[in-house]
Amino acid sequence: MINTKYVRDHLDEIRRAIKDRKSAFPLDELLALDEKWRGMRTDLQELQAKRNKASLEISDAKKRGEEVKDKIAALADLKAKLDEAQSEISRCESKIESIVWNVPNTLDNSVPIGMPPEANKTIKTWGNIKKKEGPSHVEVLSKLGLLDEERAAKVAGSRFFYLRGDLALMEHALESYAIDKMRKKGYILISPPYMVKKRYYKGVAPFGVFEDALYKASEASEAEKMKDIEHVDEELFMISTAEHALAAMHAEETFSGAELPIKYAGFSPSFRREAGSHGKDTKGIFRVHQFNKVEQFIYCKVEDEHKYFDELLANSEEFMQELELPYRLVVLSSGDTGHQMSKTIDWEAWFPSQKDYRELGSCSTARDWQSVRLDIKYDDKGERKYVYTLNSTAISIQRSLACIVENYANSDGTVSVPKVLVPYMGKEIITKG
RNA sequence: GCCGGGGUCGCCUAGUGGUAUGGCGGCAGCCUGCUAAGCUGUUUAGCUAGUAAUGGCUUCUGUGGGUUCGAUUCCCACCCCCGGCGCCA
Repeated sequence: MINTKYVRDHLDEIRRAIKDRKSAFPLDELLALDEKWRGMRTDLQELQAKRNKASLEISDAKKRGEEVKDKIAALADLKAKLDEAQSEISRCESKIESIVWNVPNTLDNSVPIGMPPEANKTIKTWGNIKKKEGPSHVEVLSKLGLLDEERAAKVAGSRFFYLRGDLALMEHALESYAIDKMRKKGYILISPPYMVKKRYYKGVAPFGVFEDALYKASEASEAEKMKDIEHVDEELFMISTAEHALAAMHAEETFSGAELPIKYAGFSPSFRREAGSHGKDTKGIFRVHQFNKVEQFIYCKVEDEHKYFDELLANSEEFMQELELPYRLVVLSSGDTGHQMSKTIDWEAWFPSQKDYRELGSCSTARDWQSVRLDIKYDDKGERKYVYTLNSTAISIQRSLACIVENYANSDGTVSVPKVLVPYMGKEIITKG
């Protein structure tokens, strides 16, 4: 069970976050249950102490060769009370469990209070928009014969794709470019499992995500019928971002202070059901069920949160600038910040076909939300503290491809290759596949 | 997938129904003139009293159940590791 102490320790901040997020989270119910639980626990411990003492007396008497039948019989009442106390406490615990995992994260002071889209705040705009408008990446790529949505729909369904020829090549070029750059910055490259057990997934994202975003990769239906909680917790879910596998990686570990920060660059596909986004971005590779992504992830000490948030964001911006994609940074408002995050900055790049900026990635700090649930600590001069976890997209491959294609499309139907990708592709222009 | 063996503190290890051994490492303290050693304590998580130093209690032998006054030990399910067989990019 999660330690509810962390809720009491951050009570004012959590209460404020609930209000600012306009969340319906039942904090007072949780606190009442927690108080009840602690009282019950004290009672239980008294009973256990009595039982332990009596058991020892029986043990001693037996060693002396005395008759112990009467002593054992006298314990029947205590045993019944103990069983009752135990089942009452587990009923209370499962109620707490169902609530406490979903406590919203505290909010960073710099998060604008309000609801989206009005309250989201643009804090920076970079680059000159060369193409104010133009054809969509779907039009450009279809004419070049590099994107096959129809056959993908036949084989896998809507929101899947086959990339061909030069486009598939550019996909790999982007990946190699992003991986090389992250490694040069000292981030350790990680290829994670693409499936994660439910009990760890619960620690990286709130339950809502399971219905809206995740594909279940195992059945476990028998266990579910039997309400075998432990077994259900072994169910596998496809990762919707490498972040989740990277966060769970060090679950139940304690770092020495000297080991932090740990900086990872994770590379993996991401699988998303995109439930609730029917009708949005249905064409092309902007919003798909499966895409590749290079993700940055940092475990750090509490006091280093802002330092590494800035570092992650700077890295992400560097990618946008080297690819010469005009973009802007948007701080998500309190009402738009993910449940498990304390602060999120999105970057949105210019899409000529939409005459607007669209999200390409985001940088977030989860503070200790994930580490409390995954039990990841560090030793701070003898004191155990929960680590802070931060994550930021390096490059979201397919979405970036869409953006590059639109911004780099030439009037003759071909697409120029961004300068930084030329060495990886061995060509400056992509043509019919 | 099947058949064996296993999982005990950060690491190694004993115990096979009756308060969980011992060592190494780490941390704290003490002692000591010789590059280090010795001695003592501590080394899971939580509830509770106190402003605090500190105390009381519970909990911890892969995880969850069961039997029992009492489970590391017996029973059931699951997870993971090692070996063998099978299957396989």
